[in-house]
Amino acid sequence: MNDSPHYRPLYRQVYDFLLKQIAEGGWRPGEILPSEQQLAVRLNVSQGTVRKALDTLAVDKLIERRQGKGTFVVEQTQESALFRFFRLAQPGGVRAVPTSDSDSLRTRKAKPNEAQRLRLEAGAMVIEIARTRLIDGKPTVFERIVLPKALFPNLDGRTPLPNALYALYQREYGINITTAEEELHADLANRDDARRLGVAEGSPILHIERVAIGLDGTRAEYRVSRCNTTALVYAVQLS
Amino acid sequence: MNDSPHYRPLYRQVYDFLLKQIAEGGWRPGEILPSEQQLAVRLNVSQGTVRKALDTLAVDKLIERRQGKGTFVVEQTQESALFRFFRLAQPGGVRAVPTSDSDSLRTRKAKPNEAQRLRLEAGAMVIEIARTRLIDGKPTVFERIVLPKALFPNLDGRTPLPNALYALYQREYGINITTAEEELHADLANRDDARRLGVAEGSPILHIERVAIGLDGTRAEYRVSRCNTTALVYAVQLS
DNA sequence: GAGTGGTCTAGACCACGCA
DNA sequence: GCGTGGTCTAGACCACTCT
Repeated sequence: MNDSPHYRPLYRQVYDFLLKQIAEGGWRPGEILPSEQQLAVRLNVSQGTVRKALDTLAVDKLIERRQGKGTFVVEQTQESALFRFFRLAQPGGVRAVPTSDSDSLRTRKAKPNEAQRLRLEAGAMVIEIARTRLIDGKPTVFERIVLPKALFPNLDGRTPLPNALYALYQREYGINITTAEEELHADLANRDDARRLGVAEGSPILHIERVAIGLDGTRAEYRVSRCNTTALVYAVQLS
Repeated sequence: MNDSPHYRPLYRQVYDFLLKQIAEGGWRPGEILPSEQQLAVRLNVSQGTVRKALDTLAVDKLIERRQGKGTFVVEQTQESALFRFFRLAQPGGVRAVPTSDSDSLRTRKAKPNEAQRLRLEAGAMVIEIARTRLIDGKPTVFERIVLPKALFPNLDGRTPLPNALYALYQREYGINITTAEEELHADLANRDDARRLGVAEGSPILHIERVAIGLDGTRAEYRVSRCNTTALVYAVQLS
């Protein structure tokens, strides 16, 4: 029952098994999982143990449970992904909704800091996406998105890219972004910012760096955003 | 068993009961709770039901469970509170540790925006604390903290204030800060910032507004911080 | 009514901390 | 060795959804 050096509860093993299935696409996003009873029989454990594993997966937002219907693999939709990871809002609370504009895409070698952030070897190939995002029709965020080429083959053939990239990562590449680490600081607008965002040079700019991490721990994306926060705020809930 | 219009599970009722006890100081921070068995007998439910309630309280970080020892009311310590709510760090990850300097404290009427944030009536009395916080010996953050006078009687007699205010709120006033909503934007240093933080006027400043919320939903604190993020970043994990 | 997840119980045994 | 929380099981019943 416990052949590893450290103790490993049964429900944890069930959790890992289900996680692996989802990660490898055994059940696709949006699909329904077998019922608790069926899983219990198949894995030869009690229903309560399956339940504990499923509850944990639900807390981690990988599955969704609906009473009377079943358990479903969470689908990264435009709305859900934006709500989770796009933090700009009107002061006071209402979330802002961006649209994308003017993507450009090229392939090149990773710069040292990018390689370090993405845990790549020096000089590995990356894809860089540059785009301006509009809020209420005004250019508000300019961002450079850097992806390991190895993880995203043929991405260049998919332009124009959708507004919600994480749904694309999940659907086309099986990469499920579950967490992101962001680092923010204040900066002054340089000439580039001024041109792209229509502000004066020297205006305040919120600089955001993000590393997005997949459910298996893969560092799949490094993103630098330059935001005009004259009319918006970055909203976050600490708990 | 269910006398309310909406269905309310047993473990939820147990949760609410325990929460009320903790909120009202029935068990003080750091104290041990009765064992699961004892609670089950006292409340006339099964041990499993008590367990589910306790597990939920642990997720909410109100109690801490230690195998072999018991269940304890979480104590807001200097370290834990800073780690949870103070987000400034070195780029790359190491958390910064601030010290406080030069507190000043006065009582006055709430300004309209403060009253709105704290859900107070117009013109209610508030306490304002102003202080500069040092990181590595350098003034880095200047903050104004606004508290409803009604919630914090006799606070003026407690100067100098400790660096970790939330431990004070909990210990002396029974106010348990569990969540905080923050809104950030980039700004330029004004003359005040320049003087207090030792930067040039017009330097970039990270402006942070926080509303801290107690476990019963009370809005207990409104805080505005002006940060010099030349050498630091605001680090946050999205999930 | 049949099938799903959600709640509740009772009891056995395991891992941990301490005296 | 005892008491604590942690795991696991088996079974009953409840609430919700769909047909």
